[in-house]
Amino acid sequence: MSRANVNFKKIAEVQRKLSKRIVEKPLDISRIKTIGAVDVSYKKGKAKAAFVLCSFPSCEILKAKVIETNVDFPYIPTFFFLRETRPVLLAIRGETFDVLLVEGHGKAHPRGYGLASHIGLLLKKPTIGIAKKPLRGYPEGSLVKVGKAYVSVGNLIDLNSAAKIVEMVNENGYPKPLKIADKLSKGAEK
DNA sequence: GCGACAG
DNA sequence: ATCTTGTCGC
Repeated sequence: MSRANVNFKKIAEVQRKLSKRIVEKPLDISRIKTIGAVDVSYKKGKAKAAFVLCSFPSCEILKAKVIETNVDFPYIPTFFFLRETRPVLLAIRGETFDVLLVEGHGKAHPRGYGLASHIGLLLKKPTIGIAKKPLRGYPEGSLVKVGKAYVSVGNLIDLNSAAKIVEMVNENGYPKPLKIADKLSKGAEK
């Protein structure tokens, strides 16, 4: 897949269509035992995706891993999922968790469908979108700020549950599992 | 050309 | 995200 072959108008339509398949519902936090997090970093044409599994809400690290893969798509705002979906899926392949934190927006996106939404829809697992900056033009009421993190619904969760979960793993303004994944993805070279 | 811009 | 030293501010 190269940028020149992509019809962004079409992709935008696909995002709007897929957003209708997102399920927003409360998640029973008392039943959450583990929380996962994924983040991706880049190094000269290569993407390194880190997956971290933590106990919940204690946030003890239960598992951590990093995968490396070629990056086949540039970063284009609002089409971020085209760049990071593959690395993220490779990192969490075969992993188990009750809810997943994704670095990037979920519903707080101009077309209501960011990376966290896409990952959640593909996995059919609860996902929460976490970003450091808001995107312009997101649906009213789809975003809430917890510490320094902008939180939105990925899939199979509602904003209230998502916000509460993020608060429970908050560490100095940002969710701890994502901090670990971030550091890990940028850490060990190769 | 202009404005907007998750990572 | 990444390129990147010392320097300013709390």
